[in-house]
Amino acid sequence: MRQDQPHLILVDGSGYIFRAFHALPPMTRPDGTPVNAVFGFTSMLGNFLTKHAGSHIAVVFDHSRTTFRNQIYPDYKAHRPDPPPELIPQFALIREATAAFGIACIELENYEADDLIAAYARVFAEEGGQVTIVSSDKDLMQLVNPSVQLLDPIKQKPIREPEVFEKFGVTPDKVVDVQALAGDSTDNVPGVPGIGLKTAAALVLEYGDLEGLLAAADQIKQPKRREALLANAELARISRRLVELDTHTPLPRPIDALLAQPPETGRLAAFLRDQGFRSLLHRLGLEGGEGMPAVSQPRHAPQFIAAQAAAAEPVGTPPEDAAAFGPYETVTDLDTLNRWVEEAQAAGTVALDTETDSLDALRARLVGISLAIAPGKACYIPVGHGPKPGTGDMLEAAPEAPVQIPLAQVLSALRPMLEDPGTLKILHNAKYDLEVLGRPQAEGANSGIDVAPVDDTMLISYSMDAGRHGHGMDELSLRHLGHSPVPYDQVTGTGRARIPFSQVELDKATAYAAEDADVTLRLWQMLKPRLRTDGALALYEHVERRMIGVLRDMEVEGIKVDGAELARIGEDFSARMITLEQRIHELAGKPFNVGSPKQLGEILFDEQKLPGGKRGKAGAWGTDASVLEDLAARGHELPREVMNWRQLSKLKSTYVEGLAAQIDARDGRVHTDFSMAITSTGRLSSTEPNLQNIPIRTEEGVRIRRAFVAKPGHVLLAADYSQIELRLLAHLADVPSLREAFAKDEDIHSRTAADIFHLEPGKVDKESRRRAKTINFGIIYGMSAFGLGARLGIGAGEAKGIIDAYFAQYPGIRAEMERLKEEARINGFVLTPFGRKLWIDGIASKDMARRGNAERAAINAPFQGGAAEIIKRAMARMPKALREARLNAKMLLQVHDELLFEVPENEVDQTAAIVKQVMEGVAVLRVPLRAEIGQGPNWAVAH
DNA sequence: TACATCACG
DNA sequence: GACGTACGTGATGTAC
Repeated sequence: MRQDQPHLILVDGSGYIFRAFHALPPMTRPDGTPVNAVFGFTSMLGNFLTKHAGSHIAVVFDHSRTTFRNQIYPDYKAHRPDPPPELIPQFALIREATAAFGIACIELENYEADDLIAAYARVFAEEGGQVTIVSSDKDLMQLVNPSVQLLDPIKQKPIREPEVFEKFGVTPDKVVDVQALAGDSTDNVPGVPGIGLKTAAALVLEYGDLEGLLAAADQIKQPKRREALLANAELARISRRLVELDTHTPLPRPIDALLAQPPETGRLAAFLRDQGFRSLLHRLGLEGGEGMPAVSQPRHAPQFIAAQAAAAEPVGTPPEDAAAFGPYETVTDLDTLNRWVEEAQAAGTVALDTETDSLDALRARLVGISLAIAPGKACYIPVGHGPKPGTGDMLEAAPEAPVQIPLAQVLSALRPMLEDPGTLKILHNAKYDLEVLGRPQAEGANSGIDVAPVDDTMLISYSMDAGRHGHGMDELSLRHLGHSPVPYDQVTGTGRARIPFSQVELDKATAYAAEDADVTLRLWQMLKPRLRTDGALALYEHVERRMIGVLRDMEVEGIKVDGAELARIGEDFSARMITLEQRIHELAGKPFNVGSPKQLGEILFDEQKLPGGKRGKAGAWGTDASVLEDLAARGHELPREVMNWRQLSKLKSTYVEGLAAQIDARDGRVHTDFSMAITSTGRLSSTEPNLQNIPIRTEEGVRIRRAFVAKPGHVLLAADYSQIELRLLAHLADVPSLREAFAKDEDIHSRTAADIFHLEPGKVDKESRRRAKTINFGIIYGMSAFGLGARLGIGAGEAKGIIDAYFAQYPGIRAEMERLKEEARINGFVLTPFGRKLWIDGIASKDMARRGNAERAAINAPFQGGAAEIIKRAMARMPKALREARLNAKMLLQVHDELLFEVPENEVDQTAAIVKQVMEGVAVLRVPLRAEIGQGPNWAVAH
């Protein structure tokens, strides 16, 4: 936002009123007039004005219920109830309040406030000004552009292109097309039945806009969707007219009438006194009838000083001299390829991206490679594009594949550059590309390419901005470059119509693929220097970057799973489920779908009238394990049997069947995909399959874990960090008693129990230890007395007593909890003990529930994140340590505080010693780190 | 697609 | 005085 431009602030008055009215309890003036909305409105507006100023400002209101849209579609907003009677007399007072602030009130018969906002925003922006619309109404998001932003009055968060994209999946200029398709039940906009937000966004991306889509509707592959679009084309067009704001609405007042004026303090003070708003008089500094700060300095130096906006990084402002994103070159002859390789090596840095026919890196075949060596200067080298799919017409000549350099020649030409230590390869999510390129891809290029050295823009972003936003390329591009890359779905289509990338025409493939390399290079140029200034360079260099190769090797290695054993377990579970189901139906008095929480809830609470039913937000009865457990404890048999059934059902579908489907037929092993940049705390996550949540807690679950086995001649070795998060608690909060217990390798929960219940050490009973354990864990989750009571099955009062005793014994812990909340509030992030920034979303929210969540996340983040970092450091060091000891163990899995290895039988003891040494020596805290090691033929035994 | 549920640390 | 109530993930089935 330029500082010397005129700046118009448009406040959505109706939104303010609505919120004020519903947020506040009824209030009346002495004469009986209801004024809660007036108070809320005045308070919010006054508050806003102390923080923001523009050269121009207006509050815009709806005039009446019916507008021109009702002539288009009589049912528009027909569901809206009339305003409540107590609100009606407050409208006039609110306009009076606005005027007393020296602010123009704008409204116009037959138009909605949104249309007036649209028209003023357009005119003002066309004259070169900046516009801020104070509203969070999604219907206004279509107005966002480089000159116009929304400001969410609750979250105090600017809404610009990236936020709109997040909400609608398209850029602001396409929002109306998406809304027209998806409809809007709150405004009674019909849309096209069966099409929701996601589908609408995908269609608009693919066909450009609504008309483009409707013109091509008869070619849509999905029959249901095609029929819906064809049958409802006119309804969609009407919907579009309903949601599109009229930027040419007549302006009831000229722009000059919106010039910011100093408030008429006398009039404002008189108004506030008349309403009896003494607290506002005080807050706005008007008690003596003067001293109200000017809301602005008209005509010059308008400033936009939202604290949040100032703290946020710049979004979507491309430098004016930025190179264009394309056109790019398609490389189909060897001479041209060699020229690109030479230039890349001369430049010393090159961004790189691979295109494949699968997201599964272990199966993916290379389809093409793109390179970028300067912004705007990028190329695409197709290597695996096939012929365009034929129409199936027998008379048609067999289609031919486009001309391409043979794969083996491409790899030979690229290999020296990709393996050149003097040329830095920049990738986005390098682990995937390295996994693909590391496999032999062609005859004559019979070994994989070991790409190095590597920078990864996804990890650079994650190292600085974990928890702040996602780290996908499209999102980062929009956020940092102000550019939306061509969406993948637009190139290949979606769903049934999707074609493999190898069948995409070369010009389209080039536009997409080369752009990705170009974007990666530009992101690197923008983000890499920030690593140093943000203090995240060491974290990136020494932890995240080194994890790329480590995790790639683990994924490629996989872990052996005994499919036959899984099948046997499945048989057993199935048989038991059938018996259970019969018994459950008998107890229910009729057959029903046991897997349906809805049907179960109705039987338990509507039919059998069991006590303790609670309805969820959708109005359905809650039937989760804690509810069923309560009922079972009262002696009811049905809920107990349902719990048993559910356990088997979960294990069977997720682990027996789901896991079996993931076994790679080529090696009998499962290969997970570790995500490096998903979690807000620095942990990894694991998908397809998730190998970080394999059962262990029940005997049935242990059977599943037994199916994870070592290959012949090997054993599995598991190494667990013992109590790592509690050690971090003792370290961070510097708790003498806990430090001593860890130093002496005592049982930490017994020590806590002895401390807070004043028991003799060594005479701690089981129940006291259980309570101490619950509170120890509860503490690092930011738990309340209510929560502790619920978990311990005691009242909140008794729980509070325990918490008080805990903090009395460990005052450092309470101080640390407070410090973390404070740190998050001031900075927006907390730091792990190793200096990683973890951004806490919602910490400044005025919504107490939301803020409460954020505060608990802030308390937990350093412990979870610190532990994640410790194990990552150990993992980064492990391969070298094993290599130097001439050991052949392979690291297979990481489960947050555990590492799993496959070890030759005759190397077990040596390997255990090295693993323990690396894990325990990776960080020096005020307490020792301890790793516990187990081994066996399967994971259940090793753990 | 949204929600409820439940597997793990 | 009410609010909502333990952190972080991913996969599955039902119901819309």
